[in-house]
Amino acid sequence: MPPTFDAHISIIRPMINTDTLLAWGASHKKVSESEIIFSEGQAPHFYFQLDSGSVRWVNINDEGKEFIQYLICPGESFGEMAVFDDMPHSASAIANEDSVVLRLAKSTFFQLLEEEPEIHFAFSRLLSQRLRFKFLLLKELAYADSEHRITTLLEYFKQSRKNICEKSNKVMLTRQQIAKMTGLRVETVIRSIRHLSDKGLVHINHGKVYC
Amino acid sequence: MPPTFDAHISIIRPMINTDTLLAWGASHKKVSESEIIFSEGQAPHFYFQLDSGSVRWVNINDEGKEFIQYLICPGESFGEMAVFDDMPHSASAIANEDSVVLRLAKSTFFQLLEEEPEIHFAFSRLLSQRLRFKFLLLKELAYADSEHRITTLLEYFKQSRKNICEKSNKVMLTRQQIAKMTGLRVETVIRSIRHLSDKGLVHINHGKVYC
DNA sequence: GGAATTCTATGACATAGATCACAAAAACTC
DNA sequence: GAGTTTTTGTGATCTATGTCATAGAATTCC
Repeated sequence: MPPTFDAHISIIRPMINTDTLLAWGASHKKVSESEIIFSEGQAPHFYFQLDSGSVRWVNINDEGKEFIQYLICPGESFGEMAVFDDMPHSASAIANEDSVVLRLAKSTFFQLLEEEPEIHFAFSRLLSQRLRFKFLLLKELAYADSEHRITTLLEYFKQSRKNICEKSNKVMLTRQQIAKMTGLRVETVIRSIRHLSDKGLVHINHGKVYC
Repeated sequence: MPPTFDAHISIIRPMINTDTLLAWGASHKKVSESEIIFSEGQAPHFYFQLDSGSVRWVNINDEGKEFIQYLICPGESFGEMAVFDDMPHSASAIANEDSVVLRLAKSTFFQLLEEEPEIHFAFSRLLSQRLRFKFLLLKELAYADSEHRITTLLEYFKQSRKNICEKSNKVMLTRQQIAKMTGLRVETVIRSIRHLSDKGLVHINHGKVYC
C-alpha cells in the first residue's frame, strides 16, 4: 500500500517519550509493508508504540473485507486495549508501509504506569478519546446516510491529529480507505465524495481527499 | 419506561466500593424515571456511579430518535469518559426507572485514582472493555446484516454482565431497546427476532428477549 | 519505458431494510 | 377495571446502497 496516509508530522507528541521507553527496556522492531505486527485473537504480550511509518488496526471478515478501526501514526500507541483488559486482540495491526515499532513487555508496561501516574492518566485520556470517536461513528453508522458518515470520519481526522502533533499536519485519505473505515463500498464513497466536493464540503488534492 | 432491563444483580462488584466513594465525599442523588442526569454537550464536573436502578447512556438525533450507547446497571460507572479527556459529554445519561446515583467531584475522583492505583487500573480495564465492545459492534454495523447485528449485541450482554456481578443475572431486552442499540428499526428487529427464534438462536421469555 | 497493481469512475440492476399505515396485545395508571 | 401508554405484529411500498461488470487513470515496479 502506498503511503497515502501521509503522516508528515511536524512535532510529534508520543504517548510515552521514546527515550523513556528505551530506558525501560523497550526494543525497536522494523516491520516491512503489509507485515502483521499482531493478529486478531492473539493474547497480548507487548505494549506497542509507532516510532515511524504508519500502521492500520483492522478487522478482516470471512470474505476478506477489511474494516479499519484506526490508522495509527507516529507517536501513537496501539494494541494497548488488549493489554489493559487482558483479552485477545480484537483487531490485527498491519504495517501500511515500512515502519519502526517500539515494543515493551506487558509487565514492564504496567510497572511503568505504576511509577509514572501522569503517563497512566495520559492513557486514560487516550482510551477515552478513542471511545468518544467510536461513540460518534457508531451513532452515525446507525442513523446517518453515506455522506454524513464520510464527513464525520473526515472531521474526526482533522481533530484527532491535533492531539498528537503540535502543528496541524495534512492527512490524505484514498476513497478505498474511507470505505474501509465507514463500512461503505468504494463505489458509494466515490459517488458521495463527488457529490460532497461539488457542494464544496470536501477538499480534493491531487485526487485524494484532504483533511 | 418499565424496568424491562431487569438489573436483578445477585452480587454486585461496583467500580469503586460504595463505602470508599462515600468516605471520599461522594453524595447520593435520587433520580426519577426519565430524569436527565447529564446532557450531551455539557462539561463534565462529576464522576458518576449507579447505586440502584438503571440508566441509559444515549444520543438523541435531530428527529428525536435515540441511539443507546450503553445500558448502565448497578455498580457501573458512566460519564467517566468525559472526565478523563476533559471534553463535553458525548451522550446523555437518562434514568430508565427511579434510581440512585453516586456522584463525586471530578478533582476528588482524580485524587482518589492517584492514591489508589489499583482503582485506576480497574478504570483502564473498563475503558478497554467498552472500547472492545465498540470495535465489535462497529465492525458488525459496517458489514453484517440485521440478524448478525442483533446476535452480536445479545452476545455482548451475556458477556458483559459477568464483569460486574458474581452470579450470572438475567437481562431482558425489549425489541425497542435492541432497535435503539443496533440502529435498526423496531419493525426490522421484530421480524429478525422472529426469524432468529424460529431457528432457535434466540430465547424468548414472556415475550421479551432473554440473554 | 512497459507491465503490473491499485485506484477512480460510471452505468444497470438487485435487495435489505426503512417507511408508512394500521391494529392487536400487554403493561401500567388511577 | 376502564383508560392510557407502550410494545408487538404484519402487510404494502420505497429507496439508498450494495453488487456486478467494465474501463480508464494513476502509481509502483523491474
